[in-house]
Amino acid sequence: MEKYDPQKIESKWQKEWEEKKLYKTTQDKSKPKYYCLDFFPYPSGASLSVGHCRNYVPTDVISRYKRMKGFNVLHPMGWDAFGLPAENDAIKKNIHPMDAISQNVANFKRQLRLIGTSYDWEREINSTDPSYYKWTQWLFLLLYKRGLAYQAVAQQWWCPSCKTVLANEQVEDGKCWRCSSEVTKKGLKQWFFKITAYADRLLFDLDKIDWPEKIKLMQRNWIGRSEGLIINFKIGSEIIPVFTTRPDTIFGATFLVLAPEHPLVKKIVSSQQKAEVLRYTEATKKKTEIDRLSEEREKTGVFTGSYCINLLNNKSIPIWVADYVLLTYGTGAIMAVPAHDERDFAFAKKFKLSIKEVIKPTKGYQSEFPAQVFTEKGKLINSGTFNGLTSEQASEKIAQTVEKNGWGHKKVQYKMRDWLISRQRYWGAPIPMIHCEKCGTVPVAEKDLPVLLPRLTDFEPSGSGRSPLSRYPAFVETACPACGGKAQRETDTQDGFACSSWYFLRFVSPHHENFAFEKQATKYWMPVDLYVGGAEHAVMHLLYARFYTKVMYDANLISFDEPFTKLKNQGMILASNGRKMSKSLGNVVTPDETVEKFGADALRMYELFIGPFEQEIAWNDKGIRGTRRFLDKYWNSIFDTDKSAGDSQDREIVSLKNKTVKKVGEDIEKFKFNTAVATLMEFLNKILGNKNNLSSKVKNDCRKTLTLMLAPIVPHITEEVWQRKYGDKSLKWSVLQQNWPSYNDKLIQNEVITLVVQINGKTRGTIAIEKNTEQDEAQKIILADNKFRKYFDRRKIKKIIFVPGRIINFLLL
RNA sequence: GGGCGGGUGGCGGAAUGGCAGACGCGCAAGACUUAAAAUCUUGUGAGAGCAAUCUCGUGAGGGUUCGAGUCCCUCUCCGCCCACCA
Repeated sequence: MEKYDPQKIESKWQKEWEEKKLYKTTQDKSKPKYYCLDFFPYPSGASLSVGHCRNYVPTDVISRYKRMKGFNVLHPMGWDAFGLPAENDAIKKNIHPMDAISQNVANFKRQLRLIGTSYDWEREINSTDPSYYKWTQWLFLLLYKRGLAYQAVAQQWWCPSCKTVLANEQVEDGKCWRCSSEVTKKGLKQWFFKITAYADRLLFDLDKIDWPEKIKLMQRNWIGRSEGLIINFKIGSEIIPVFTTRPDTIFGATFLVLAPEHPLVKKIVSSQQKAEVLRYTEATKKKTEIDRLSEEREKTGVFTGSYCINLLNNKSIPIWVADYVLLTYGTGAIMAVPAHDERDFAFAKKFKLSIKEVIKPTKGYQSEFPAQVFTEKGKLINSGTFNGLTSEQASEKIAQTVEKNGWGHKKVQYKMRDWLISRQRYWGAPIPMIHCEKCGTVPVAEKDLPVLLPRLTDFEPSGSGRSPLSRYPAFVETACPACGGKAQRETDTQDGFACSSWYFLRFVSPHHENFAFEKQATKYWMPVDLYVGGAEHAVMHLLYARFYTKVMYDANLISFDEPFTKLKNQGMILASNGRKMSKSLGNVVTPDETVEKFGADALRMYELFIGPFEQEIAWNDKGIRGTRRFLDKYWNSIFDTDKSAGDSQDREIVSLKNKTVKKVGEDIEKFKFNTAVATLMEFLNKILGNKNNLSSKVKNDCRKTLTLMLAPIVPHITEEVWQRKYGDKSLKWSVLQQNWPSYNDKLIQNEVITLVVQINGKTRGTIAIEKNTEQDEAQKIILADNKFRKYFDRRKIKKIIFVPGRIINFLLL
């Protein structure tokens, strides 16, 4: 008998599938559609690891499974090739990003083929193709025309190593998300997208999508919606508006705090305090974010020497400056209520400011004022006419009073800021805007898109705050689209996330020329039914893509406003020592070496079997032997010549077969791939264990069904088996074109079942009885059984708990 | 500090409130072999016993239940996310 030789059959079938275009996808209206998408990768490393395969193998299994279930499946792949990662990689290699990318793409693609993925490569896209970024630019103009793109000068996160500004989402712990350098702030004129205008919809629509709760929560926290009140405090003829979510505590406001960067600081500071305040604000400016964080929230601040009036009680309170108040949230100023806010409490204690209690705990709490801060809601005291009201009632009443008197207004506040989209880097889609001395900032005419990114040899960022493109007059100098006069192009490029915010739409009609996508095709394919990738994009890509989708929906370009119906995050694969796989540590395991040793099918199966899909897990070099052994056993079981045959185990195995079909299908749908594989292993073990006690009809049926169930998981070996053993000459030549096996619920139930016997709650054994045995009958059998008789000697039965088909529990006196 | 997960053999992990440890790795013994690898068979939570069996056992302690890895409370340890957002 021929041995299982993956090296021989795998490449053969990969070629065959490609030649016969098995995975070419068209709009087939006779079938339900299923759009199964991976996060498209950055081709910024030289090679994929087995960690990447944890994403691509399961989606491939789902795609194949859904095809066998009769769905028309769209399963495409493309490259997110603009942006910092690709450019940094190219600079490191000292080659042009375009060349680095085409090398990497070629290798990734080879690796994806090597592991037997079923992508429709005719739909491959690359975000750096002018035919692609033309539409990235078109969408920029769409946002601009809808009032959602604007330029503003502001203090922005600046990465001194990447030499560009960064979005808020791209700063982690005060460090650049790409290179981990400490970020600083820099004042520059930048382009923003007004994502805040969509904050509420981005928040509330989370309720209607099937995403991991963890990711939804992260988005909710990121958006950070809170309802509150803007209240003005008076200082001479000036007013200082503050934002609060606790209007009920306003009578407890014993001082006011401004952020050090607040524009009013200079105006209101008293002459005695001027020097000290200036020293403090200058010191704050020099601090990096890391410095601020490392101080462990020890409060710092200075008195301005000025006072303002709380309009609700006409009391005068001092104004301080402190860096625990952020300029960028609310109004950059707060009313401090030390009795009922932790931070204000700490500040008041440190600087010996007065603390006034205005909220009493309702029953259940003991007030520990003034030793401790009470931040919960309660009943008002020391609050004039509002005394006795609950926090909720008072908040509403006070808000009404404030609005009536024109002292302020209700306000919904978000933590999320607008999306900073400009990058002072070369490798991105140029922002399609033109600056004209006469006409101001003018969009590029749609007919002139794309604004091509020139191929430069010197594209290193200068650090001047201007993009390398600004050094190329041939790019910069142009004519104004409005007046025809001399004008300059915008030289900033778009954040790479702009490209990935709409790519899922390009796949439905990747070669369409007249528009970003064919509307008809989006109606058939969108939204994406299943989207799979790492959890690290929770608040970046996944938020931006939702935002773009809603903008396009509002512009009547598409008919859905959430792009990804169901989202799943795969767990990361770590090196065998539990550390991250990385090139610098030299512990990256590639699919290439693994396929060479064990075959692609064994790799695929192990990727699923290694552990729960969403869980981070360490690669085990030896574990994969198990799946390879399984495939050897499976192969041998198919081509083994039968020796003898009975039929004594037929009924049991048929039941098991039906059970297995049910369980494997359900597990795949629930992303429980590890137990799906375990179930298949168990099934084969059982067939092999009973092979001499099975009729050849049942044996053959089991093997054929097993082959079909294995087909999505290990497509090469099952294809070979199918062709050799079960294939006919029909049009459906491939095992992957067969129907997923069905099961019969009635056959799953065995006639004889195992009943667990417990005495006083302790398991003492099992008995095999007929399925529908009643309690009385079961009791009789057990009492007559030698095994159990001894437990009943000289003891009375007090009570019996009987769960049919499961358990019988005798409670004895 | 806040939020969300999670602690089960030597290891990865299974387990609608109903035989804890499926499946796999590893390990041990045996078969095959001159030998090794591969393969096959058997065993493999701890303790006691020749054995049938018995006792203990899912981070710690308590509770609910005929019955708890699973539900409730208290504690503890680990991981991730957010982190002065008024």
